[in-house]
Amino acid sequence: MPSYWLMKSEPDECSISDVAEAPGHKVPWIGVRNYQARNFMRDQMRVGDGVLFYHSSCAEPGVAGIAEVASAAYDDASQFDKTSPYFDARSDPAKPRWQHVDVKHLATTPLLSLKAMRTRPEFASMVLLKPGSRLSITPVTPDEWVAVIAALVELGAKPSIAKLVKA
DNA sequence: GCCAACGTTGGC
DNA sequence: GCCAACGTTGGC
Repeated sequence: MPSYWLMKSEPDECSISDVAEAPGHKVPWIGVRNYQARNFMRDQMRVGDGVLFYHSSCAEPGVAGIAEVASAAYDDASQFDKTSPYFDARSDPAKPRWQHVDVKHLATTPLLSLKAMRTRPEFASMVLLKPGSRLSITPVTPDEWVAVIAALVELGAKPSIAKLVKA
């Protein structure tokens, strides 16, 4: 039984289209430097888990597509790359601090904006909408997943997106 | 670019 | 192990 997640990405860095166009429609989710988010990837994510792909820090933040977890967690090479913005001098190569999963594109959808989500009671429980919440990876309940898929279909996404992640 | 919320760091 | 200072996130 898969779990569901919401993962934030700045579209300037990596948009849903970037994932769609990447080799194998897959990207390594590098750069997470928050322990709670890392722990979700390392301890709880399973291949095939559903991912709401969320665009953050942009003109229109919101859910922009559907993806799935495509690998187990493995070491994030960027933590040891001095030229990377994600370099972490405190991470010991013998015991890497940061891991990440791969994320695979399943569908690009019309944007379900943060603004729209705030107006709908079915989304009120989402961690994303909690005041002060800024975690880049948050768990999504099956009910929330179904509600988001329904809202995306209402906006014009193909109804088949409902079947992309096996329940 | 502002700022509130929150996580991390490091001195004690 | 407390907690003040600092850095980051991310919507607005």
